[in-house]
Amino acid sequence: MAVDTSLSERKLIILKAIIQNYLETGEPVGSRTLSKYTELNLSSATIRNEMADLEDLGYIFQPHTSAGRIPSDKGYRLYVDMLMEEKEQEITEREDAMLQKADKVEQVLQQAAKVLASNTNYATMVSSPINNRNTLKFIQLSQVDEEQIVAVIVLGGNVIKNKIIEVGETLSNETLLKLNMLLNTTLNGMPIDQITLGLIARLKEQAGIHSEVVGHVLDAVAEIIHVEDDMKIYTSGATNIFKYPELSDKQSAQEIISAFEEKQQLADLVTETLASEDNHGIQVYIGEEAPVKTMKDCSVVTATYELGEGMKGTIGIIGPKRMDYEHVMKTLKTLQNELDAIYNKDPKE
Amino acid sequence: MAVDTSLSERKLIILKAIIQNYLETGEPVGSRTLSKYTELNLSSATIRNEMADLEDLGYIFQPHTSAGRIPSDKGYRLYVDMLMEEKEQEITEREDAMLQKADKVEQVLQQAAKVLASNTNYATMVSSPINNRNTLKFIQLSQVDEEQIVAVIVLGGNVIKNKIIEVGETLSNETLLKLNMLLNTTLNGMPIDQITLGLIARLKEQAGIHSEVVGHVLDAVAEIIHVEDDMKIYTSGATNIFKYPELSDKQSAQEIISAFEEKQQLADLVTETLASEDNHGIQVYIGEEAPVKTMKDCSVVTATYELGEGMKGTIGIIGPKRMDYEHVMKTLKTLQNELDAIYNKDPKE
DNA sequence: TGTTAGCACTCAAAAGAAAGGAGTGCTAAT
DNA sequence: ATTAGCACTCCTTTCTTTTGAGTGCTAACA
Repeated sequence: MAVDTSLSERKLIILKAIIQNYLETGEPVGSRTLSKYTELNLSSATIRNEMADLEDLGYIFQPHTSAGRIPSDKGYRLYVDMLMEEKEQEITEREDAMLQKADKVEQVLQQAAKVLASNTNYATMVSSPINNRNTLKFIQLSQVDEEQIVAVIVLGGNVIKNKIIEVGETLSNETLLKLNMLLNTTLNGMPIDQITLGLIARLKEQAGIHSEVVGHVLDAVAEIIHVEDDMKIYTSGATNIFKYPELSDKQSAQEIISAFEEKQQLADLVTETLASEDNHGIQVYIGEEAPVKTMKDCSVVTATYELGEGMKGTIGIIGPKRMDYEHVMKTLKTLQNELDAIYNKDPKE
Repeated sequence: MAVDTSLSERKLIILKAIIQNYLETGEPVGSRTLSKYTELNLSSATIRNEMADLEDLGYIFQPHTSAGRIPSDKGYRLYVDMLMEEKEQEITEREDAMLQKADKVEQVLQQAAKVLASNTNYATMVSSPINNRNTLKFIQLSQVDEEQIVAVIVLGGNVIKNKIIEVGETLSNETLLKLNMLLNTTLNGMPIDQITLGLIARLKEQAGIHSEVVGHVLDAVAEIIHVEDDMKIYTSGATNIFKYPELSDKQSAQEIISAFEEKQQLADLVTETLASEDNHGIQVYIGEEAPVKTMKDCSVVTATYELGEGMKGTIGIIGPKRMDYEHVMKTLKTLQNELDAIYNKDPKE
């Protein structure tokens, strides 16, 4: 920060020009090119001097002697920060809607990933929202056949879960009714994190001889709450990375695409993003900044959306460091808004 | 077929030797190599003559003059057919178990894909079983809140589906009870494909003023039955294709990996496989034979497994034409057996 | 003091040239 | 029918040369 402000106006302009040019072409940019590109009419020699300074300060570097300059991570970081400040006050005017209506959440999310990928030409991911501090809305046990009952659990946000429970005995209808009553009167509307061991013990006690069944049900609830479990991640356009030579040698391509197939690393990324929220929920990780080592040669831009009732998810794009940050951030923001809106207005299902 | 038998014993041996050698090395194989490799002691010159014949017959070809020979699709086909015949009577002895127990079907399938990939070093896929001619086991409607009820539908094989239904009115408990009774007495144990329009009309009539709700429920059932919808495909090891230079130029790699990400093409492949069952349910597509154009430079080997009650799914591997067919078929068969067994013995969930 | 023209120098990438070698097809001898 | 021998092909590898974009530095200039 302190260092940033110490850059002269002219150096800033030159740095910005270098970066923008490099974003477009992907080639190291030299002094002659710049002397035409910038509005300030300077000879290439002058620019060379400034560039040498910028290199000393660590904002740019040469891939080899006698090549033009390329932005370093530090350079990108400064650029992105400037970008963010500029956009701060700018009101994003309503874009055309990107998403079509669809009645299942997962369809919407998968579609979101696709739209994002086709709009940006980068690899994208969308995580399903996780039920943070959710409430239990409704429980229902039903006998399926002699030895099985199914427990249906509806969470706030109308997320439905089920679990088949094996019981040794056949339960009578009235027993079931009683159990349902017991569970619902106690648990309905209860935030999940308030279901304590004490409460469970009390319920079991009240269930009498059927305490075992109640135990199973609560186990099922516990299982469902376990967040990691069902964070689904939808991806699209992983193969877009082939469009960027700096990422598409076998080694890198394999690593990145693996990450997209296995999804575990993406999940980590999402977790990280959700943990450290920031700037309108838009975060930019450049190179090593990303919480996952696989992405060390990429930039990752993420945003958080909210499907009401504290259910948060992440959308993100992964691309080369020389990505079109401006466009990406704009697209991401638009999509974020649309996702935020979709649940509030649309009485889905 | 007629042509195949016209190959002399010696030509067959040579062809086999060529293919096996090529499978190992990936390099075109020349006459000198062969004259050592084969048990029949022939000079390279003799072998050259035979090879020229084999080339005329279309079983092998040269990538360029003055290179060794490579098997053509036709050559591979003959080889695989021979392999199949040999294996016909061979009893596969019990292998070590590959799969660990897991309580959700989808975990098992995902794991199956992984195991397959790590055992073969090819890209793999596993499709979830589709509920062919399934039966409806149980239906339950429950009131969730004022305007929503949830319909839980259990299918044979304990597949559970739910759907939230918006109702304008609040239904009384006894109404719900009556509807549940009505639906279950009529529909329980009924094969899904026997739910006809006539039946639906009759049910609606019996439901009286609540015919609308019944309609919604049956819509939900219809939606669930729609097969394509929920054929999930689990993949693993897509990046294994980078191990085979003939598939890992940008163009091919991008296409193949895209197919693995989008999954639509894999779904087509599965559909095709399930339609035309064969040889112990093991099928080999070489190059152009595959029903999907993307795989024209690959070989695809698939097998069908059955999770009881006619629920069939497909496991398959995709790799270069010069894949180790023998090992792949063996591994596939083992896994197929394990999947077949898992449901029959294991009272899962 | 900041700017610029000029020039020697560097080095990656492209193009060319030469050598090597695996493999073939054909002919003639066994 | 088999094989040794030889001329020929053409891919692959290696080395060299050329090219050209770009730099840093110095000296002149405003």
